[in-house]
Amino acid sequence: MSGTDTTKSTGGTSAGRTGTDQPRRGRADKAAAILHAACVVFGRDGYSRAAVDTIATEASTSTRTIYNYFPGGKEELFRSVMEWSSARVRDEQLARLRRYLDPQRPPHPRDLERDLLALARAWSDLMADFRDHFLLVRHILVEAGHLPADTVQAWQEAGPRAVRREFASALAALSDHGLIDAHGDLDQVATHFMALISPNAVQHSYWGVTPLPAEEIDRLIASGVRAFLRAYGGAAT
Amino acid sequence: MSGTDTTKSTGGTSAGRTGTDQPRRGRADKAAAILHAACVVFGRDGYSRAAVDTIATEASTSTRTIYNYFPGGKEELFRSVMEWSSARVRDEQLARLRRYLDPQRPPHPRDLERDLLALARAWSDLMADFRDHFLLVRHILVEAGHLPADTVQAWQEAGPRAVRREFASALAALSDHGLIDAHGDLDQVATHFMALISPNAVQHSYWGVTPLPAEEIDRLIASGVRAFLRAYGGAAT
DNA sequence: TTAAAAGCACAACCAGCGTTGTAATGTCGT
DNA sequence: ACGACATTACAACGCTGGTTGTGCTTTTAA
Repeated sequence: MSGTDTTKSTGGTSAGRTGTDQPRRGRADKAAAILHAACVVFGRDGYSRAAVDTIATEASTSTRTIYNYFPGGKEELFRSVMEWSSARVRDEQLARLRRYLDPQRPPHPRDLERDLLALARAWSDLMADFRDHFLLVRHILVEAGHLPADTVQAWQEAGPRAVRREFASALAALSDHGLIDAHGDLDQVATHFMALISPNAVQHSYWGVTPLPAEEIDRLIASGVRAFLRAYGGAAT
Repeated sequence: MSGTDTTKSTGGTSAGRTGTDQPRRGRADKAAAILHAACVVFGRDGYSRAAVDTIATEASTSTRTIYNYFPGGKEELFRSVMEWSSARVRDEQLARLRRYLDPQRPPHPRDLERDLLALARAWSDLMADFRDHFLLVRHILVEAGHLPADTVQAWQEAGPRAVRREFASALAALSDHGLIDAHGDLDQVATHFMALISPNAVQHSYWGVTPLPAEEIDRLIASGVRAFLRAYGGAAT
């Protein structure tokens, strides 16, 4: 899984534009390699267990270089990884949301289940595609009590909250067209949708530590979407 | 002299007063005090951060005594706490399940929502009554990858799995009487019920680290139960 | 009262790890 | 080739913390 993009000598001098603001060559590449390695190791071992040396080895670099890039040490590295990984995943999550549930073009009533199922599958696939990230999120939640409050606040505002907010507004569009019946506030609907489709990897397999077979995941997702539609399907369905 | 902090017996741990029939003095009491303290500290700090000295202070005992009771050290202590706390909570959870959803006496259709709501509230209250335990469970899930596989297996078989199994069989009784429509297998129904009523403390407040106001919790639970009944309410309702 | 057991404070040992300094080595632009 | 800087290996420091041994004190049972 890892080590694919950790080739430090990344080809030619692609990022070698000197003189502006980047002091050296592939500085960004190196930083990304460190962040990716930190994501893997923090996600696997947790904050306390993870050793900076292990991260350095995983990133195919040296401990000293990590401290050169992140003078704040382990703590700043963890915060940087939170920010970096969450932004990446959030963007991809929002992209998949817009692909399958565009508020500008609500689906036909007949296609609602198909689209919701596609969205649920896309989000589920996301958890596999960014497995390292979600393994890390586990530890963010657990370490929340040991992190600065504003850091955690900022993370969840820029990460999961942003997704849920946009999802709720997409649901609002569905509600306006009678495709779903919110039965109250839309935040609830969004939460319940996620609750019904997410137990796949969460409840059943320790946050994805032991992956489930694809067909089993598919069965659980389909079951969740059907239950969601029975609970919130609108008059037009 | 550091004897100023001898304000032990902070809780009801007045252990060694009554030497009745116990072979040694309050051996069980002492063990329970250690286990309870370990539950608190492990739940707050996690396995790696938690220091044995901290647990000893929390238990108003000495580090050495902990090693006398648990020769396996920190690791065995954690495993013992898992077992001890989970058994306690599971029993209480099953008791509340039977109180509000007795398979022998299914409720009237009119009372189904009331009973499910009562059960959901009872389980939610349980998470407050045994807050330390659920704080610990967080860390069990996160540490699963660093614990012996059979230990984790045994824990979830004797703990959450047992509850879900009995809950599913209670739902089977409801299904037999037409009170709910399983739309497939009953394990799904049980999972979805729990998913719809548990986001209270889980999604919204970091696994209960920052408790929500009671009325908010009540609102979320009621919303979850109503959604559940729309999804799984049987013909008789 | 007395002896044994339990509990305790204290100290020591050792391992792991975060962090920093330093000198050697590699790499790139000129 | 040369110089500047990035990168590295290496070592050292200090701190935290798990674990154990050891007498001293307290409690319990006879």
